[in-house]
Amino acid sequence: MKLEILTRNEHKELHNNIIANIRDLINNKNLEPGDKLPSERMLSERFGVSRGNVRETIQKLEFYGILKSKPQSGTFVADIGPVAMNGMMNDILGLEDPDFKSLVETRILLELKTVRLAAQRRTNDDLKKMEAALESYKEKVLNNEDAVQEDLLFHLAIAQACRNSTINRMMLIITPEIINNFEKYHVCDKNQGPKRIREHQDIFEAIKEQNTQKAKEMMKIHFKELYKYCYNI
Amino acid sequence: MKLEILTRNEHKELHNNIIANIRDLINNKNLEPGDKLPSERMLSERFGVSRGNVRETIQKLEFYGILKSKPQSGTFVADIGPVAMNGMMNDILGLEDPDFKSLVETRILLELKTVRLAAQRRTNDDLKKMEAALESYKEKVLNNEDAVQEDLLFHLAIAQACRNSTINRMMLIITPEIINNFEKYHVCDKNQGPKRIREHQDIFEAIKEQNTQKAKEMMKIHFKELYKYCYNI
DNA sequence: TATTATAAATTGGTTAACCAGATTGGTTTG
DNA sequence: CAAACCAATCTGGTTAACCAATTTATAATA
Repeated sequence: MKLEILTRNEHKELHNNIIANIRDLINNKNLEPGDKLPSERMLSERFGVSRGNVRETIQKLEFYGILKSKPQSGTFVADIGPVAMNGMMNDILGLEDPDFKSLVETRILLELKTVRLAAQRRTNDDLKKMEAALESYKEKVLNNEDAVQEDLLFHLAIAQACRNSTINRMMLIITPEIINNFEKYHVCDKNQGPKRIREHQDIFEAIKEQNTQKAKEMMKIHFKELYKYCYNI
Repeated sequence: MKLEILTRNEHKELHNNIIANIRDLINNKNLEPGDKLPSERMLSERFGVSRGNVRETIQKLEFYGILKSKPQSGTFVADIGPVAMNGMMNDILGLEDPDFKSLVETRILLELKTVRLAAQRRTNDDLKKMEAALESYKEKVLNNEDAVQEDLLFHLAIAQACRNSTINRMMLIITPEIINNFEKYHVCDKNQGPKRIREHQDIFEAIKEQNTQKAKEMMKIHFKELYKYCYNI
């Protein structure tokens, strides 16, 4: 067999191709939830790809909760039913790469919630962590250094304090992409340093006081320019 | 070397162990954004694990945007800076498995947004897809069959219509887990069929009319019992 | 016949050898 | 001295052979 090195995009295409193949296979064979898929070897042969690629793709579908593989036993269709599975696989195949606008829109949505939940649920330990993150942010800004990372870490500390592991996970997923785009589009203007510190401080105080309304308002103010940047340009 | 088969949990432990090792390595060697990590072979030898495990872990960290690997070149620290990287890695290591409550709380948050955005942005094509999903849901319910999947697919159709790929992706991530827990806890009572159809219909109409306020209100009504279930029990 | 014991085949997981593109250091050449 | 060239080396990606747990088929036994 000819060996070929693929670029990142070709790699994604290959994955999508295998996903579509698995979807069709499940449909044609009328596999129900809990049924076993053909073995990885069979699949790789049938699809004309390497077993490693099949394994990677299965891992991806496991991440989305569509398949489950058991060691020394087989790979199984998850308990979500053929209809949902079909729909989800099609959605996954149609997923576009996230654009900056959708990232910011999502971040604002998530954080207006995390800040309220954090105000309700934060423990003293959470407060300490947030305060530490806030301090290192202030230090960087006052030294006139770039503080994008410390900025985001403060927000992640809030996400942790909201005591919702799912929202927390989603914040983690979008944070690196946010950072990359921030630096790409130069969203953060350094001149606003003291103002940003004030805003962070206000958010922290509101969470400390467990004032959910104020926490949300302060976060809104903090996001004001980001929001403008997202929708005006 | 002794060969050992690991359970799912031991596997996760192994991954977390490797993540922690990579984190420490980056810290000790003071690697900056864009710097190259030691090769996979080196890492596997240094950490005392197989190269395959190292590759899996790197893939995971790539998913979170912390590392980037280039074919025939190496694996590189992403452009998010050491501080953010450290914080994110620690967060990833501390991530708990999502509990039902956090899933429902997140779903409500996301969907109250998707429904408003869908009302604003839906195309005619989106409407057709939503209507199709709605029809197959009605058919199932009227035949007194289980319609959890069709239910969720209608909601995913709304998510698609909201034209925000990031929110859409997050809906996809939580949907299978929601379905599993629904069936696990028997949240859906079949008796409520006609009522649920009415609610879905109302949501669809509001989106069709591009009435964002009504769309949100209808979704809130639809989630009323789910909300109660999430917070009372 | 039903049940248990046993061996063969199948499975996902693991490992190590191999591939071709990328990098690097030294050499030649203008 | 600088730039172009080339071969040795290093890299992530790929492949195929191997491992042990599991499942299935078969045989022995009550």
